[in-house]
Amino acid sequence: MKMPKKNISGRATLNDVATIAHVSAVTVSRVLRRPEMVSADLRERVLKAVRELAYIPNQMASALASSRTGRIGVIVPSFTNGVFGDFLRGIHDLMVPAGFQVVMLNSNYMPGLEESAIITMLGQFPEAIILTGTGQTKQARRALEQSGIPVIQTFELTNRPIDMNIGLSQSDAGYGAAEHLLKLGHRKLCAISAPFDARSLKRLEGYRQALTESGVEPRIVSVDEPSSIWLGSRLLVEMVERFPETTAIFCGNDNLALGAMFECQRRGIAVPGRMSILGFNDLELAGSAYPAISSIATPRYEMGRAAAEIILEIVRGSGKRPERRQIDLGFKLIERDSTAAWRG
Amino acid sequence: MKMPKKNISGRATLNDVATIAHVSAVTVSRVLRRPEMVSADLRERVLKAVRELAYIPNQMASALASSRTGRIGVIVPSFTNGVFGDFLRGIHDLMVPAGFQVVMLNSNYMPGLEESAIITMLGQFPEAIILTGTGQTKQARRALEQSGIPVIQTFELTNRPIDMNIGLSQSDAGYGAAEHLLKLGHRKLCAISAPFDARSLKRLEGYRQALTESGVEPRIVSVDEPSSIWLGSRLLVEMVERFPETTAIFCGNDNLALGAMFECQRRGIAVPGRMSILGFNDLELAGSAYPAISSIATPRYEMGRAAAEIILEIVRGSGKRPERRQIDLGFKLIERDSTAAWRG
DNA sequence: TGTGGCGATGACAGCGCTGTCAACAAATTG
DNA sequence: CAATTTGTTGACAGCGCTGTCATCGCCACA
Repeated sequence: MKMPKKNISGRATLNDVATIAHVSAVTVSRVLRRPEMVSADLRERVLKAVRELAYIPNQMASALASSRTGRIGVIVPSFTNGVFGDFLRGIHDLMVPAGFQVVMLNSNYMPGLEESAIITMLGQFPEAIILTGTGQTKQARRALEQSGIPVIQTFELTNRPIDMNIGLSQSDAGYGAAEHLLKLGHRKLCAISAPFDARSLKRLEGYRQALTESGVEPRIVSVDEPSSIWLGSRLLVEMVERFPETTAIFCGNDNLALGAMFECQRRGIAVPGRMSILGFNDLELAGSAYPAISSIATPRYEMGRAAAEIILEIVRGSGKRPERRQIDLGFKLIERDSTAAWRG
Repeated sequence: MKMPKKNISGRATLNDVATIAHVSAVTVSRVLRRPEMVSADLRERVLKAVRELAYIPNQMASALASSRTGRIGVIVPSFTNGVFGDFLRGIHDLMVPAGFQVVMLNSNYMPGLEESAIITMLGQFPEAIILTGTGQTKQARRALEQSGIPVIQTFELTNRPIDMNIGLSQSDAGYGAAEHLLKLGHRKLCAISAPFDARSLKRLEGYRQALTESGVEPRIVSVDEPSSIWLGSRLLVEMVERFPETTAIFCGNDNLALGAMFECQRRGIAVPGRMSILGFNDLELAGSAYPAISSIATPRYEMGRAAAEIILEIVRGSGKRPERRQIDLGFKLIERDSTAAWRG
């Protein structure tokens, strides 16, 4: 077996393959990217050489030369949170089969880190960027706008999108949550929340508005730290102390709801008999819990998918943005066993 | 304000900055990468131009020229599973401050997809690769070995690492789990498992061995599909039908354990009074549940961190691998309320 | 047999950046 | 004051690939 010359990094290059196959570099490139342009004869010879050298194309060189990277950037606030897992899956399900590479960065729920993540991302020349939320810094907005690539903000709706926007009205969802509990006859309500996540605040706004309209006092117990199951338990403890008469809780998310429910069980507070609990997001754990937790379902997978669809359309088409710059995917109240009518 | 010429993609290049600042391109490059080499005067002029143009360096061109990408590749089987969230955090915590970029790909628990993820990754010329598990395909192994970059397999131990290996003995952990339940006096044991994840099988092996050594029948109920809380409930139902005399369950992971526990509560089976439940991984939900679930804690964050440390050492040093190619980080049994002595 | 058309292949330049070395001025030394 | 060192800056080539155009043979048709 012939020993081809290797480049510095020790890996075979297009030229190495070309030498071995006795063709020009361009031909190798074509075999790999538009095989139909090359005769079957040469194609085979080239592919044999490719296998022989275990050649892997250098994406960076390719991107530099063609100014197409095949990359889509996604920035989420957390990898651990199941909410974003579904979202990412929606994106992957469309983009990966379409030959795109999804590059993810984590902002850790901090606008500052999000900004640097966006800059980093832009340096990789993605063909589009998908963002979580609408709270980007001025700097970040400017960089994004200048880049000219499609930008999709997701998870919430805004009047002033950077480019395109897919999501749901977080405050409407909060409003809907409160409404549900009011309809069940509850008058002593409390929300528990970890407004570390900006969207939590918007949900609280809706909640507050609904209660105020009904003449019910909108009580809230919250701590500004990352949400967790355990935090749900802690907040429930605090709530019981401060507002012992509460009969129904709206939780900022399902983790808090589960934690609150566990704490109720620990303290012998019957759910839903003595206390109704409503979650948010409708993660798997809400529906599987005992008692099953009512929740507001958010279209996470669908948001990811819709974003991917739009991007594919733009990238494949002439780069034209679609007519509708904003899509409201709504939410859905899922009634389960943890919320029940108040028989006071 | 002067209007600099822009390149095709519409973004400013190093040359545009150089033109505006009336210096050469090399100087701009130096200002950005080794500012101390440039006089304060020029440095300021250049930085002004950089800001003015909102210049973002093209990483691909930089990587191509310097053959250093500053990228670390990580391939995990799932983004949704909390297990890998902790792991990724461990990696990020070290690599990001060190100026590296962590690129993640998802294999969806499928060796075939993992292989293509590895190939894709290699095309991006990462400076090191971190893999989950040790079950890579032959092709993938070969490509990895040829690449010459540091490769770290994690989460389990293997006799034949591709390069380096950090993890714990999954079968020892399974053994330890069984041992714990035996010590508590249980003799009617059952494992429930979703061996979709290869490591689950190794845990079962250890479990089986421990029981066989003690002359206890190693019963197992399993379905080969992705694990979830709900699956835990389903498997518990199946177990109760097939092995109603069971008094203690070893669950392949904490999600299954939680689902099994919910199902017990649904059916009025007292935990731990009538049924002991032991989880695996010690995710947050295990400790926060009611009753709190005993579990085998795995050093996920530490594995990520250790992998990052080793890579940093190699990349910064001369590229030399450390003496010890394999690190066993062990596991720890966390006793909580869901497992109790059997008073039969 | 001559001419046009077509598909297949190659030569060449250049994407945006960095490594290397040369050039030069200022500072230091004997 | 000449010789040398030190510190800054620039010119140039090239990383590995692809877009573009030129070239070459071959066939069909007249």
